[in-house]
Amino acid sequence: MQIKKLASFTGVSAKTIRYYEDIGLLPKAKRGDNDYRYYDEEDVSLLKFIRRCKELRIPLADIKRLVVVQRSGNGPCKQVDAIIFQQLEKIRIAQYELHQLEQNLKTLANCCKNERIKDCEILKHLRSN
Amino acid sequence: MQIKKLASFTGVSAKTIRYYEDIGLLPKAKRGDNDYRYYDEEDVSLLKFIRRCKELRIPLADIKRLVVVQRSGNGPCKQVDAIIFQQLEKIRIAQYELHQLEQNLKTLANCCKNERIKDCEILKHLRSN
DNA sequence: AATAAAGCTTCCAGTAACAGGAATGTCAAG
DNA sequence: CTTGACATTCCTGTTACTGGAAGCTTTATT
Repeated sequence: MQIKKLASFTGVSAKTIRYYEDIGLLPKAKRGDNDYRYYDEEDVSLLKFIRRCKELRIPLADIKRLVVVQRSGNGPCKQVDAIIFQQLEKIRIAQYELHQLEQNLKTLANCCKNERIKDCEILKHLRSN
Repeated sequence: MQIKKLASFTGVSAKTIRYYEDIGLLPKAKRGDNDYRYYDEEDVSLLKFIRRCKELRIPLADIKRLVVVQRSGNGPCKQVDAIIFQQLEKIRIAQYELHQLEQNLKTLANCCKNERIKDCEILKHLRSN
């Protein structure tokens, strides 16, 4: 199949597919006589795998490691484990940060009493200290 | 004062200060005979204001709008309000997303039973469907 | 006074993960 | 035979910077 079909099967744009090849996340695609890229079922599952990792916000660099590890068949899966746990940690840290942020923004949002700019309580708060 | 002092007073690096000037978030700095940038107290408070907005993760483009609005003294503060509320909305959306993500990652993390790569339950999950 | 160190300047490249668009080539259909 | 829908490569832009090179000033030390 051509690139656009792979794109529609996997939900990853043709542009992005080429990009993934460029950075070595996908292997070099086979080319036809016209220099077009051609793909098969295996490419479909690899790209789906990548897409699922992406949905978990795993950085491309880590996805790359997952792809490599997966090809190398027989070691222990410590690395896979570690990547997932690190990702979970990142998410939790981000959650904590966002929670703090939300509190601060709520306080700010509540202090607006529809004044003029020069008396705006929000701006005062942001300038204070 | 010179740029490094402004940096240390505000917690914003000299590099970043120059960058802010480049993109027009800070006004063009006054220059001495040696072409060095010189700053005063007003610059300190402006930059502190910016830093505080940044801590709220307000994008620079929006901070720029806040800075401009602030100079223009007497209108209603609707715009300020809107930016804060939009920011709050963004944060809440991000929180929701992260919550979903956390659930998915937890499920994945729990299914690892320390197997070899080829039997790794995590990878199986990621490949499934 | 000479030199070294610190601080300043501009400019270029790289980061993450693409998206948009130009210029060009190929293929099937009407 | 030309139109349209694909494909290709290459360049730029996005966000908010950071790092580093090459080259001035200024300050401190010897």
